[in-house]
Amino acid sequence: MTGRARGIRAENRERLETEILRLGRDQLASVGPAALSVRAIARDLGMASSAVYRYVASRDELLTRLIVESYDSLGDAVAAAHAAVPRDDLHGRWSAAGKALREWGIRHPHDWALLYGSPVPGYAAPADRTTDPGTRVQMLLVDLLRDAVAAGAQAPDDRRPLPSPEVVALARSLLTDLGLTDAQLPAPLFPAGIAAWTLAVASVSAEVFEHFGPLGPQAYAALHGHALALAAGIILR
Amino acid sequence: MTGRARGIRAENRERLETEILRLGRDQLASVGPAALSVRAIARDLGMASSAVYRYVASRDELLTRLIVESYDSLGDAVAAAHAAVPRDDLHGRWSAAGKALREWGIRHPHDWALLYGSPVPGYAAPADRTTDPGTRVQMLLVDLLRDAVAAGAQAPDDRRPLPSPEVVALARSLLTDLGLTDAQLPAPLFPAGIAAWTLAVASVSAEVFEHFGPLGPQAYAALHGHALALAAGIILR
DNA sequence: TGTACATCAGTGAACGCGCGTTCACTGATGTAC
DNA sequence: TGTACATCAGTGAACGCGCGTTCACTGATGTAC
Repeated sequence: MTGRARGIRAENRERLETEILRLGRDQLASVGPAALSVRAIARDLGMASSAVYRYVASRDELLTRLIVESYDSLGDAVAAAHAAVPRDDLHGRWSAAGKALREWGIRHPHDWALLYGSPVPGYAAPADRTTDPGTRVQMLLVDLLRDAVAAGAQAPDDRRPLPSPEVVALARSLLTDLGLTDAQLPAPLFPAGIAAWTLAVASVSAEVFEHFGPLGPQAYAALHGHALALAAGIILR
Repeated sequence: MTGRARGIRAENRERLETEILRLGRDQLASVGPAALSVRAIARDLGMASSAVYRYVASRDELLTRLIVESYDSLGDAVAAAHAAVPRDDLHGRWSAAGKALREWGIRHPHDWALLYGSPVPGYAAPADRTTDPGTRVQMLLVDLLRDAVAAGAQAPDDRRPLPSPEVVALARSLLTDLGLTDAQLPAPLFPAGIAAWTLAVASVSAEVFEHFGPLGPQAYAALHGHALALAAGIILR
């Protein structure tokens, strides 16, 4: 009964690693990322504080793991909602993704603050570990824009403000970094996509951070829905 | 020479109070609001930590004062920029206010985080002290919308998504709280104003919190300008 | 103008906490022969 | 299958720090007569 493929050590290790992340997440909620404490986690585990260092290199590394795990969780939630909508229903895809974004934020307010709130003083996320998970949702939006273009979406016309030449140049360089051609996603449309995304995120932050006071979830949901619709008006058609 | 209207005590007190706030603000920048420390301020002043309690009731009260002072500073900056534009130049007023918002945020990134970033765990701002200073800039926007309506701004039409009935009902109750009639500011227009404001703030936060990575200030400025233009398209005309 | 008293500013010690990280060590698990 | 050795997990003490807040006290400033 000890002759398993994974020894008892490997199993303990895995269990403790998830347990440490869970307790770390509890702390984000109770005291915030700046006060995340290795010692408190050890106390909760009933272990000596030094023992936690067998599983986590440092406090900062623990924070990085929590960030990556949060991005993954958010990315999974939004991708699932987005994938459930037929590919040719562009408005439906946008609003499903936006709603999933909001729901995740409300369900995990402290993780939302970790990802989209103030930076943690004295901590810099290592780009090589956080960039990819942190841009998954934006990549979904890029796909959506591409499909909108393929379906005949208009470039901005007189009804919508045209981006200035500098903004277009900036957009073109960002798109080149993503390996996208002007035919796949015209540069003048991209800044509108950025603004739409910014508004979608901000609308969730406004609720999670209670920027408009204690309005109640239905009110915030309604405002968020309207913001999404306005954003859709900017990027689709 | 001691017979001044304000005694030496009153003068010392005033000097120390501003000095304490200044040092507190330095700490927001170096360690963040969660780690704001009365003892560290005392150290910087060369005083015993207990002495600071002659000037500040508690750590939380210090935080409240910093928040109020920040809102005042931001409000002054935006109001000044807004007032410098002729009253009938609605687009000019909006973009001047938006630019002032951004400039203040960039000049005071940590104060921006205090106002529009994650809430400080364990601290709740007392509404009776922060609500008024905290809504000054929004009130400017309300004025702008009223003037736009007076100048014949259209209610949303088929080009812009109409808010749902629930959103309109919510807007109407918020407007009633502000003492505004439907003639002064039609309820269906108000949610668009909220979205415009949300986008303007978020566009600054994206830069201050580096949500799109290290793009450089010109790039962020350009994106912010485009976001403002898109927002103007939502609320004006 | 001078004196007596009240107020206020600042001290320093104390209470009871917290933290990240290192290090020599013990005892359990895993592995090679 | 059994033994010898290597690896790993967890301990507990230590280093050198930090914090908010209270309290009895001294000495300076202000005020009323």
